Amino acid sequence: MSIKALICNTVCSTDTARTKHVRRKEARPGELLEAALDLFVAKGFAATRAEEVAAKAGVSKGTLFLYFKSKEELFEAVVRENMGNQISQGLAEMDSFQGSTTDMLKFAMFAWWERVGNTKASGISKLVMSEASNFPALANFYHETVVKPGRQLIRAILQRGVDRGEFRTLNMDYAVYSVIAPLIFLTMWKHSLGACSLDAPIDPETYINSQADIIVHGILAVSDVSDASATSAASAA
Amino acid sequence: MSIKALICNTVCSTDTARTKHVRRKEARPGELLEAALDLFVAKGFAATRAEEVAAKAGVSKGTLFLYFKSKEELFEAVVRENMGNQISQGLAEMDSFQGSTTDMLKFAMFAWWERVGNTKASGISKLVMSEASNFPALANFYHETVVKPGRQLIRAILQRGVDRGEFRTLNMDYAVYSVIAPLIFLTMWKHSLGACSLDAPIDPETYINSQADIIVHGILAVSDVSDASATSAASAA
DNA sequence: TAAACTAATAACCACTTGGTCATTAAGTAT
DNA sequence: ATACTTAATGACCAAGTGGTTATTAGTTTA
Repeated sequence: MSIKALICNTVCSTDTARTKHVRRKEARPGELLEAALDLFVAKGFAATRAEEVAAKAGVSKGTLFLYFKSKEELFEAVVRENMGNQISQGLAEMDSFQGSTTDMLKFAMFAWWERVGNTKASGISKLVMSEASNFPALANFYHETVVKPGRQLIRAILQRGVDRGEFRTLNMDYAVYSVIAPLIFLTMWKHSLGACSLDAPIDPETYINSQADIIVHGILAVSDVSDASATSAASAA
Repeated sequence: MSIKALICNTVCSTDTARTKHVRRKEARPGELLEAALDLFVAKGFAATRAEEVAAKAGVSKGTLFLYFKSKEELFEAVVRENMGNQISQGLAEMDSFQGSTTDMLKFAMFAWWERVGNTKASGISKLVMSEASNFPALANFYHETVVKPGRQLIRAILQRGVDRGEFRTLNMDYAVYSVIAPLIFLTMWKHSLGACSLDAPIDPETYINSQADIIVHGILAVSDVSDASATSAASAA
C-alpha cells in the first residue's frame, strides 16, 4: 500500500477537503460495509439511498456498484459480515466454566454485551427483525446462525443449573427467553427510541446487572434475601 | 348508509369479483388504515407502496390520496389510530385492584396481552421502533403516550409490592424493564422472525406465565419452592 | 326520468433512484 | 518521461413511485 493511501486511510473518513481521486481497492469494501451498516440500522433498507452509503464511505455511487453487484447484495453482505460466530465461540468457552451457574449466567450476559451488544454489530438484530419479511432468506440464515445456537447456549447454561441443583425445574423452551428478551430489548432500544434521546439513557451495565439479578432471585421478599443480591440491586444506581 | 354499502362492508375485503365502482365514504378511511397497518408492520414504511395499500383496501390509488394528503400523513394516522389510551385505562383499573401484588402483576401482563399484544395494534411497537429515526416527531409522541405512562404503570405496581412488603427493595428505574422487555420482545418476535415460521411458534399464554413466574420467583432452587409456582412452571408445556 | 352532486377511477406527470458506462486520472513499469 | 493498467468518477438511463386531475359513474333529489 502506498504512503498516500496510508494517510488517506486515516484521514479520508473525517477530512472534508481531500483529494478527488484516490485508489484504495482493499479498503473500499470494508468502508462501504460499515457505512451501509450504520445507515441500514438507522433508516432501514428501503429508506437508505445507495448514494448515501457511497457518500458516507467517501466514494461515488459508481464505486459502490463496482464492489457490490446490487443494493440487495450489499445488504446481505452487511448482515453476513456482522454475524460472526460469537455464539459458537461462547458455547465453547462455557464448557470449561468453573463456578456457580448463577455466575456463569451473568458472565454470559456481560460477555454478550461487550462482544456484541456494545459493538456496531448489535444493530444487526434490529435490522433483521425489521426486514425479516422482506428478506426471508436472510431471516432464515440469521435464525440458523444466531437464534438457534443462541437459544441452545442459554438452554445449556440453565440446564447446568438445574442439573447441579442450583436452579429449580423450568420449562426450558420458555425460560430461555428470560435471558434473551432483556438483551434483545436492550439492543432494539439502543438503536430505536433510545437513540432519540427522549429521556435518561439506559446504562447497559446497570441494566444487565438488574435483569440478571431479578432472573436469578426474582422480586419476592423471601426470607433468605440477606446475601449479596440485595446490595447489588440497591447499589445499581 | 345504503343497503349495498352494508353488504359490501362485509364482503368487499375478501371478495374478488366485486362491482367496479362502489361509494362508501364512511368506511374507506378505516379500511385504508387497517390495510396500511398490516403492510407497514410487515414491510416497513418505505418498502410499502401507496398503491399496495389502496389495493389491499379494495380501492384505487387515487382514492387513497382522496382521504389522506400524503403517504406520510397516512403513516402518522396509522400510528395514532392504533395507539389508544390502554395505558391510562389500565392505570385507572390498577388503582382498585384487590389482592396480592404478584397477582396484580400477572393480571397486568395478561391484560396487556389480550388488549394490545393479541390485537392488530401490537404491530405498532415494531413499527415505531423500526421507523423511529425516520419519524422523530412520531417517536416522541409514542414515547409520551405509551412508553412513559407504561413505565409508570409498571413502576406503580412494583412500588405497591415493595410498600406492602411483598417485594424486596428494587432499583425501580431498571426493574420495570423486567416486565416491559419480555412483552415487547414477544410482539417484536411475533411480527418479525416469528412470522417466518422457522420453528415452533411461541405460545403467548405459556410465555407470559413463564416470564411472570421467573420475574416473581426467580430461578434459584430456594427452600420455599413448595407453593403453586413450581407446578405452574412445570405444567407449562 | 332527468339533473345535480360527488365518490371513485385511471391515465398522467414530475421526480427519485438503482444501476450502467464512457471517460478520467492515479499508480506502475519500462 | 511515456505508455499502460485499472480504480474511480459522474453523466446518463430506464423503471418505478408519490401525487394530481380530468373523467366516469353511483346516488339522490325533484
